[in-house]
Amino acid sequence: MSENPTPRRQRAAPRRDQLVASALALFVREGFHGVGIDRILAEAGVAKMTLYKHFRSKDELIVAALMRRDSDYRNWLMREVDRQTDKPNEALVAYVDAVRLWCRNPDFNGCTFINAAAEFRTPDHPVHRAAAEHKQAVFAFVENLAKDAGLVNPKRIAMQVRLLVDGATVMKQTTGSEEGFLVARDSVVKLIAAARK
Amino acid sequence: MSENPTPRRQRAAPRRDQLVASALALFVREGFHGVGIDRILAEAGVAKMTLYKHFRSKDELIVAALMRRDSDYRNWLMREVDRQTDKPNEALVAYVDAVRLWCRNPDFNGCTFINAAAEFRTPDHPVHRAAAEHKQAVFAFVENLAKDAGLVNPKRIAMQVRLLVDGATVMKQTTGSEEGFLVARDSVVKLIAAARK
DNA sequence: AATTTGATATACCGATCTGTATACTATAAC
DNA sequence: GTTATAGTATACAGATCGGTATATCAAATT
Repeated sequence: MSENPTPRRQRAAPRRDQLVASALALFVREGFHGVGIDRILAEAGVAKMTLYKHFRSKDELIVAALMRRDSDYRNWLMREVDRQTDKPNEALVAYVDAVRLWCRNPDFNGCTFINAAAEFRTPDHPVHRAAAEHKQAVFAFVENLAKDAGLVNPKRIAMQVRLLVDGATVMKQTTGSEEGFLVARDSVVKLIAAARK
Repeated sequence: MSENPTPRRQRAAPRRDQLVASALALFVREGFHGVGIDRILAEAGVAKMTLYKHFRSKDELIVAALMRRDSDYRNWLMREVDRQTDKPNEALVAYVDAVRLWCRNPDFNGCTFINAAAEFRTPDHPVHRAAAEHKQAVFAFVENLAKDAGLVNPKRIAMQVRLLVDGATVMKQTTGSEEGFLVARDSVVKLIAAARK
């Protein structure tokens, strides 16, 4: 009769989720130093003490927000690449197109993790580390795409693609132009053609 | 007998220069929001009122610091590329090596302009605009290198090189690895080989 | 010598920042 | 019904923020 078969340990924490979601949205739009906790609390409709019951500091909330962003982004990316093509040798190009699509989002403000590393520059700062881990995870994803395509030296191809895409992302943010993605895309096409086994 | 032939208008303003220099050094190390004007004043040994006689706001000081950074960086870059090679078809590779060298500086904390655009995200903000103008100027420099090398479609080559280098810079800042620059360098070598007339 | 100029020191303003303390409330478990 | 639990509201602490006001001072101009 019990509606929940797993007896203890609810693990819902809806307030925490609300806090992370509101914080993330604000951080993405206006930066980490640019948003105070009071704004976050107002947006989330949560009391201040609740925040400090779930997180020991604002930095901890930032890290949690970045972890959610990482998860959201990589999940979206995988689905989008899958959606675009099921041919392994087209997946890398689909990846570039997917990122371009992502950056077309109206409230795009540059790669959130590049921004995080820019605002928290010390390499051992938890926020900086979270950004580094995200970059590493995305690289691993792209490397797998290159492996699945059966290309020679997939790690090298993956890095080239990552450099081009991060460069295009930076260009889009600073100058507003999408041209970098088009150039990156063509470069990747040629890269793949040259790396066919 | 007059030691200065141009009579009026001395234009020295040493305090202003000191302020800009100290501000820039601190901004590079700890970010724009991360450094308050009091720290800058203490570092420069200048009174607060002097700052506000030369600049209307902190943002104006930031823009001035970025303009100096732009000038310092581009001058250094031109000299370094010249120093490395006098053969036009090697200059683009020398450019990549030069940026790698620049990023080896012990107090490197990512591209100052990418960081500026990350902290001031609104495209019409003066600081963001200064960052965009710097990127544009660097692109023009690289494009000229490509033209001097007599490559086909120099604009396109220049953009590919710029994407790779910005990507490598981001990688170096986030993960600390210099590998991006090595991959970028090799990619540029192959790019040039394929674009020989 | 008188005056303008550029810079100084110091105090202060209101706002905002992260984080804490305290007391109250609703819900759910035992 | 009693008691934890989770959250709320409010106030406040201590610091720092960007920026201003005022009064003084030294040097250079006239």
